[in-house]
Amino acid sequence: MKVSKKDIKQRMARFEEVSRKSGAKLTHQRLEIFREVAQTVEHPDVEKVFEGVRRRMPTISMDTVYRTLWWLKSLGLITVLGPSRERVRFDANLSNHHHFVCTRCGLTRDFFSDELDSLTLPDSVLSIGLAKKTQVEVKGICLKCAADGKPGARKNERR
Amino acid sequence: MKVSKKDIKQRMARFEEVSRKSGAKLTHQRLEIFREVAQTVEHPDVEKVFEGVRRRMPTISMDTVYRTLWWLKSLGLITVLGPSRERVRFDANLSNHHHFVCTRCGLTRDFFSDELDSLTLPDSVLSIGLAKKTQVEVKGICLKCAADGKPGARKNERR
DNA sequence: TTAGGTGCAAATTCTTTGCACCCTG
DNA sequence: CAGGGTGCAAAGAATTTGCACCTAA
Repeated sequence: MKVSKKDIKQRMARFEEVSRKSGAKLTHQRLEIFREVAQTVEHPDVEKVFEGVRRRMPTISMDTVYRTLWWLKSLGLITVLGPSRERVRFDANLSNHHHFVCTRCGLTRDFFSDELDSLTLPDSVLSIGLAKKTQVEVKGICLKCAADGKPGARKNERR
Repeated sequence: MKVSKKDIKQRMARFEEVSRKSGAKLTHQRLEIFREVAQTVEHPDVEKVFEGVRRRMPTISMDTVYRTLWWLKSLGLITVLGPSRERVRFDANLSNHHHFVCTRCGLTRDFFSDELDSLTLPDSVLSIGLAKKTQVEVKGICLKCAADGKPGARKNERR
C-alpha cells in the first residue's frame, strides 16, 4: 500500500504553504525530510527517514533529521505515534481499560467503559492482521493543566 | 485517586503466585519493584519506580529496576504503555485514522472508520480532563508475521 | 547581505551488560 | 550449598547541543 501521487502532491503543497507562513527557510534538507515522511504509510522512525533522505542527499546529518522532524511536528505538518519523547511507563492494571493522556504534562489516567471494550472493527483491519486487543486512547488536556492556564514550555510538555 | 487496599492485595497475591510458578526467586527487590507499580494509578516510568523503591530500599540499583520491570512484563504481571521500546515514529497523514500495531514486528498501519471517528466517551472522562482527540489502537499480529509462524525472538519483537 | 540552517563532533541522557559477590530455595 | 539475582562500573545507544561555515531570501 502506498500513498497516492495526488496525496503526496497535496501534502507537499501544504508543507510549502505552512512552512513559508511560519517564516522559516525552505531548505533542500527540510523539503526532502518532509517528502520522506509524506510519501509513505510506513510511519518511519528517525533512522528510516535518515536512510531514505541520504539516498538522495548523501551529506544529510542525523541531527538535522531530528531537528527537522520536531520542527515539522511543531508546525502540525506531521504527528508522532505513541508517547512521543516520553519514557516507557508501566501499568499493573490488567483489566480492560482505556487511557486518557494529557498532551501538556503527560499525565495518563485509566478510564473504563464496557461499550469501548467491545468495539466493532471495520473489515479493512482483516487485511492488515489478526486483532488481539483494542484500546482507546484519548488525548486532551487534564483538569490541572487546564486550570494552570495557557500552553507553553512546561515540565514534560512535548514539542 | 488511588488503588484500593483490596486491589493491591490481590495484585501482590497474583505476583507471588505467577512468579513462583515461573521458577524464579522471590527477592526483596522484585517484591518492592512490583509493589511500586501495583500501588499506583500513575503509570510510573523507570525513574519513578526507582525513586519510590529507593525510599524503602536505599541500595536498589537502576539496572535491577530495568531488569525486573521487563521480567514482570514477560510474566504478564504488568503491561507497558505505548509502543514499548520502539523508537518514535512519524506520520504525515493528518486525517482521522486509527492504528493497527503488530506486537511481533512493530508494523504499524492506518485504518479508517467513520464509526470509530465518533465514539462516545463515558462521563468519567470529564473528571480527568478535556478530550481533544480519540484514537483507537489495535494490537495484534500482522498477516506476514502470522504466516511466518510462531512467536520467538525476531527483529523488533518486544520482550 | 544576513539571519537562520546545517554538518560535525562532542556532550548528554537513557539503557544494557560483564562480572564478582550475595541470598533464596 | 547451588544457581539465579544483585550492585557496581563500564559500555552502548539514542538524542541533543555548541559552534563555525553555508545558503535562502
